[in-house]
Amino acid sequence: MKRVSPPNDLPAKNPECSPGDHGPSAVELRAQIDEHSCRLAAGIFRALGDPARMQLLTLLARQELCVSEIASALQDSLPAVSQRLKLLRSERIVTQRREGKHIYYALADQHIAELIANGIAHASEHFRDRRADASQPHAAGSPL
Amino acid sequence: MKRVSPPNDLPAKNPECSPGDHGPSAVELRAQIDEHSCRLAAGIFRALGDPARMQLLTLLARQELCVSEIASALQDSLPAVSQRLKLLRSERIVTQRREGKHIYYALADQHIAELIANGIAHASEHFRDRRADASQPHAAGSPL
DNA sequence: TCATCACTTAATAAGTTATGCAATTGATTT
DNA sequence: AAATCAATTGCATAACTTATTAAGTGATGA
Repeated sequence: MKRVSPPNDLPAKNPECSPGDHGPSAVELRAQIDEHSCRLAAGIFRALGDPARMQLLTLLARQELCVSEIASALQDSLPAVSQRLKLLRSERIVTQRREGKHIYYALADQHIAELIANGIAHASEHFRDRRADASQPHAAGSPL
Repeated sequence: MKRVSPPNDLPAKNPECSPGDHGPSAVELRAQIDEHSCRLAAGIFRALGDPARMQLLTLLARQELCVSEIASALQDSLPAVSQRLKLLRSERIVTQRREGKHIYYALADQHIAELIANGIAHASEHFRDRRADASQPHAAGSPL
């Protein structure tokens, strides 16, 4: 990217409302954000932010499974599933456990399980009035 | 070589891995995933999966703010902030409210607020002990 | 009306991420 | 040791995201 810096750079140029004329000041607000936590949390959320990975995780939410079982259940290739698991592992969302030829994966902890459950729950809640996207071979049963 | 400790009440089965000859069958597993919910949930998570957007959201988690206040607090340009808000709006994560010249944004609902809080909490938790974690046995009392 | 403020949208360039196939590693069986 | 099975890795190409500047809305007030 080219980022041509003007002679004297103006970091937060202030074209807007004068400070303090309404609401809390930028300084007050800045004190409230923890950049590091945000970055870590965003990493986790980004890893959860893909339909294929979410499907994989809803499987693991119920039981530990090996890679082939997952690939078979999702009707996808072994390398594709393996890549997803690698990404999830890098964010500490799933854990690995070898047993002979098989490598079993499970959700890393209860916290993650709840995060996923809440995401699904929220999505299901908004399911009724979401965007018209009607072509859905829909499995009956629980929202998950 | 049998499964030493089945994490759930999985039926102990033949460890060989021909399609569907151990563990739950692909058909059984497929019945457990709701593709539509996964897609919606993934959309929300993806929107949360960016550090800049998470910072923005942690601000909104505390108070309703107008675009300029956010831009000023994050020391970022108005267009950049506006684009992020547009994306978050498209996933129904934030809501808009005009008041004169200003447009105020807030988190869409309590559910979202909890999702964000949990993500940050989880991130902070792992921040404390960030060593290569060993096998923490996954109790898997299915919350889903 | 015209000017200005607060914000949004457009355009496009730069970077990032996903996908599919082939090759590879690691563990077990023969 | 060789063969086989389970899973991972590497790499090239395609698809998607994000940043940045400039132009465009809509509300307010002179």
